[in-house]
Amino acid sequence: MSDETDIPPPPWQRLPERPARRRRDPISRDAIVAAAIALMDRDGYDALSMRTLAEELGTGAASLYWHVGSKDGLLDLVMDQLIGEVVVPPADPARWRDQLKELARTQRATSLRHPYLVRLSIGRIPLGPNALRLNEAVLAIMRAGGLPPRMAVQGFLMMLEVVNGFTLDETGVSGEELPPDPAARAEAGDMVTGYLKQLPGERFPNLNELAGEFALADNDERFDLLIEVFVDGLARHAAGRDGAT
Amino acid sequence: MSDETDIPPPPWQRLPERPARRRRDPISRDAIVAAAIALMDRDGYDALSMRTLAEELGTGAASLYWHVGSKDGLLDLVMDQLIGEVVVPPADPARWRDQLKELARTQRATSLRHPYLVRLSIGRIPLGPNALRLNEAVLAIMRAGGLPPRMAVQGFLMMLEVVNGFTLDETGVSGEELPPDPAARAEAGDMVTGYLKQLPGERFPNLNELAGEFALADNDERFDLLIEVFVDGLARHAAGRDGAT
DNA sequence: ACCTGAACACCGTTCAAGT
DNA sequence: ACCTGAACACCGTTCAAGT
Repeated sequence: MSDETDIPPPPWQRLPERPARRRRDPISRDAIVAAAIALMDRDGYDALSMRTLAEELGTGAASLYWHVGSKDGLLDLVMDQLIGEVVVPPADPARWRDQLKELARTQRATSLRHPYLVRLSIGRIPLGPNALRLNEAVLAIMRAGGLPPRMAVQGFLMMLEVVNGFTLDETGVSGEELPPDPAARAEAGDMVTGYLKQLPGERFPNLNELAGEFALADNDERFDLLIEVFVDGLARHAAGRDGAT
Repeated sequence: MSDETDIPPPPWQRLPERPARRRRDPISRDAIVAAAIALMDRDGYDALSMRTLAEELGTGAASLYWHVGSKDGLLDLVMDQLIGEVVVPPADPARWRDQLKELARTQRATSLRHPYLVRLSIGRIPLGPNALRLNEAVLAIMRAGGLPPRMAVQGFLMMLEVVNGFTLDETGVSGEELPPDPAARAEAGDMVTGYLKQLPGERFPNLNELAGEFALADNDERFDLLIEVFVDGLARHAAGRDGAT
């Protein structure tokens, strides 16, 4: 699913050059990537080691290295595979702002479905085959919105950064082992609130007064607010006249 | 420098309770934190191990555990120490938007001075003594700007996330070992541009056409643009009338 | 072309034992 | 109260050797 394209890999890709496999054997590059994703979906980012992954596949750790070169190379493949889950509609000039907001939501949803994705993306330039498709589609929407070349690229980069910044925060705290069930999430929020409320009021009047607001906020609402602020702010830099709401 | 305050630690803090040290010995909690920061400033995030850090201090790894409890606990302390480098001016209602932008720049500067800081912050709630001071000061500026309680907290959280998202991107790629000197940075940019230019134009018209814009962008300008979009967008939610420029 | 076992050079952490 | 050596249970990666 990842190597039917004829696009040459970027020069820094950490993968060994291999001829395509003939039959679909129990162990193959794709099978390794799929198993890695399944393992991390289940047990979190830190649970992935070459040894445990190999065991899952019924081999020794050393066997994996022939297929994926290194753990780093494997994570490159995992990232592009997960990016492939983000689908973007063809650009519609009339709806470009809504399309951007919806794209941001889709991207966030993918990052929540695989809470290790953002952490995994750190230091990796998204230029695999799936990432290229996504990048092209996003840029198309930016251009459809009338953003000049420079702003289109900036908007593209900034949106990625904004969504990742938000999601990293969201998935970071206990985004590891256990799925962050609502109960644990609420408890953590209450713990913060309780701690802030009990702080000396002379030195921390605002933290004290606003303590309740920290637990209260729903992440979906928070995210919508953020991308509204961002996309509407971006629209003010478009060539056309559809500045703000 | 970190434990002269009387604020009780948050309940999830991973540190052992210890009486304050009498004399300033070669090995102490503060000395360990300082050495850890120096080590990571020099050799990067991954270079920090309890063993190498101990060697730097002329002891064995096991000795550190009495002072900091765990590596995780040590990183908690390191984070708060670095957050202490961010200084915020007292809130000035007339200049609140500029103050926010300047705060964002200061925060980014700190994250660039210690390129591992953002990575280190993942999954850690910033509620150490220095973080509390910073949070309080930022909230004060938000309130001074006329943001209602809910928006003040949201703005505070979102700004943190936006700055971290940008800086994570900036420091992630090769933000590890060598300091990201301009030469390597430019070369990496050229590599991306070259790769994008050579892509098949029928399938990737936008990536192809806009390839040059990726290398061209200066990060300082890019950051200013992002926080302008964000802060001005935020200002539209203030109670007062100073909506946009 | 693909897989294997064994080894190398690391980790974080614990713990009994020292002073 | 503080430090230590040694051990436990892990890592990613290499490499000679197998089929």
